[in-house]
Amino acid sequence: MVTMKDVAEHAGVSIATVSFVVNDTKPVTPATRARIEAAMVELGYRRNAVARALASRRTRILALVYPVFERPLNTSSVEFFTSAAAAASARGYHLVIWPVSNDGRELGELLGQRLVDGVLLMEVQLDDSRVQVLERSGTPFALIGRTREPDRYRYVDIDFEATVAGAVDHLAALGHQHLTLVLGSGVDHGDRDYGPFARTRAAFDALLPERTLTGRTIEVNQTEDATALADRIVASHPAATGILVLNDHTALRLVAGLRRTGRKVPGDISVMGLLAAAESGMVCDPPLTLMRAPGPELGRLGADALIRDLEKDEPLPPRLVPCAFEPGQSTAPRRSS
Amino acid sequence: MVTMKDVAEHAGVSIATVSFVVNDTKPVTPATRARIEAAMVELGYRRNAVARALASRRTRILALVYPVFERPLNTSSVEFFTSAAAAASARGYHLVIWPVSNDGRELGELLGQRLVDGVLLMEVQLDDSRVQVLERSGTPFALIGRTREPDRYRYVDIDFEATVAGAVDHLAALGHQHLTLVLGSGVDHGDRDYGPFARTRAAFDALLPERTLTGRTIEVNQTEDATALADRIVASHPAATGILVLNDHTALRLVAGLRRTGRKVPGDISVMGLLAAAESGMVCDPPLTLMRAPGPELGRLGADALIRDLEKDEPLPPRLVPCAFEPGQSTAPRRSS
DNA sequence: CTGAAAGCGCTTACAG
DNA sequence: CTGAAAGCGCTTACAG
Repeated sequence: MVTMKDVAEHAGVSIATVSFVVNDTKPVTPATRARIEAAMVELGYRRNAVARALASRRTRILALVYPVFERPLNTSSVEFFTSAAAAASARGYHLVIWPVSNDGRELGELLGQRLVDGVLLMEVQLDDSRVQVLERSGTPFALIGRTREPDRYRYVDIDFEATVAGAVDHLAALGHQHLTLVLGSGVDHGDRDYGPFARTRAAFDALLPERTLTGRTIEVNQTEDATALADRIVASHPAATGILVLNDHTALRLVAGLRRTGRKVPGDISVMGLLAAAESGMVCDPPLTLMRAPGPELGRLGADALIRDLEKDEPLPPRLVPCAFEPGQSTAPRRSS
Repeated sequence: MVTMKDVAEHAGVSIATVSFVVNDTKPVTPATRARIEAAMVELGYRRNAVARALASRRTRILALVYPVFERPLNTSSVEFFTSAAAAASARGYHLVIWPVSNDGRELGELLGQRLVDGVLLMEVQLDDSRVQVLERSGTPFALIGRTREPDRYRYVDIDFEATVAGAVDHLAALGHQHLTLVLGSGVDHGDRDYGPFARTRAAFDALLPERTLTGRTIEVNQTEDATALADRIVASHPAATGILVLNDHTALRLVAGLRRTGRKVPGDISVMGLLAAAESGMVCDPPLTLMRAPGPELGRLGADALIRDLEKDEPLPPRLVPCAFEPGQSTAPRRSS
């Protein structure tokens, strides 16, 4: 392995000077700089990031902490990651997905090793033990989502009020007065405390009276087959002609199940996806009308928020990003009966 | 930050001895061990992984290199990752997803920093520039997939011959004699060199004459809408009553498109997914019959192969894992016409 | 502008 | 079984 020492000897300078040109951290005369650069090229020098990290006390590694063992990474999260990684890379950081389970212990161990400079925490619960662990560790972090007390931390999140309003108003404009909100849990044990569920439900419950609509919420899980799922959802609120569905997988299964049980979408019932990926809409028949999750924008904002913290820049105010309306063919005017 | 030095002083021993008990690397009398452990607990000592990495020349970080900027991470890859990460974790390694673009340059830069001890390379092309980069770098690696010359490297891959045979024989047993293979490209520029495409196509072309069946292959991309997609695929081989589809997204879109264009699945045409996620089958209407990608098993085997290399263990022979048949309702006997 | 030197927090021969 | 010391490859005051 070629080290700075080798380069320094080859160029006839001290390793400090080599460091100054590698990092562009102090002025160096053009002549010495040229000698050093030539030596680096000739020897094929690559700066050792581990040594750099130890000396500078910064690894420049950021961890996207996602509970992959408990909850599968979905399309929107992958979009989020890609966008956040690009933003981090542009500012000289590595952003990697670090698989950590949800209970906080494993995260504590990771942070104790001081291998990562900062954390982007995903799939935040209202009361999330991982947040306490992060706080105690002193590692800078930003939340993608919010806890019960949002303003204690840096975060970016989806604007659930605006998203629910967008969906509800779309259906209301089509004449639907009775709505069902379906929360499709990706985990077995239920998700009452999961931020997106709690906030979507709250926004839904607050908005319906304002719009003089009726609504019910039902939580389902991933194990049921499409037919049973559709029957159960319809039975939970038989008057509903409009259904909002929180996760993509559940939305697609519901549409399939409605058809198989003889209900026409959108003829009998209109269905919309919430926080969905455009990609999911395209595989649905009919193409799903949806509120598209703002993965790319959240990714950029999340990475920015974290990096500003790391670099002691002025924090930006927390941002809430609404989902965008994406037209499909799964919603239509209520049938006059 | 509490260091080994602090622990050593607190326990009245040298830092070497602390290191011996932390790593369990040399015998230490129970009495001193107890003193040291007590000191660690009392001071809240956590071993600094960066310093450890520099001194031992091993970071214990393994990178799952996936070209996230070019190709979206799909469900099977996520399953692969989760399983590989668990296997790595059990052996004391961190396995993280490192976003690196496909062209090799970025990978070279990453490896030069010596931040990762080993690489699991995904989405391998037949001629993959990233493999040359890995080889030159001296970083241990294993391929998930194979290049044109498989046996020069450690790899694990899907058994495409067995997988194609499983699908073809299922359809042949139902009486289908004319088959179409659809390769659904996730990227714009086509994927001729992408391992799974090339090997599936080759297996398909080799098998059909043996079974005295006819077949055609068609490559499509992700931009077309479902109806146009279905029309084009049917037109490419009008006699076909059985269709095999390589990627999940394309399979779902095709089934939707067939229905919308008036063809019944499986009444008129049987459709099967190849290398698919069980999850995708469940959101399809009718539920998709498929050959399930062995993400979890490949993940375990891939992590093992890499770690054996890192630890200078005897290499295991390369493994090919077949997809498992997963019954659905998208295939049925050929209609006698 | 450049260099000598301390130090980042560990591991690992080596000696006893 | 334990310790003193060198060394991993850098960064960063400090001095000149």
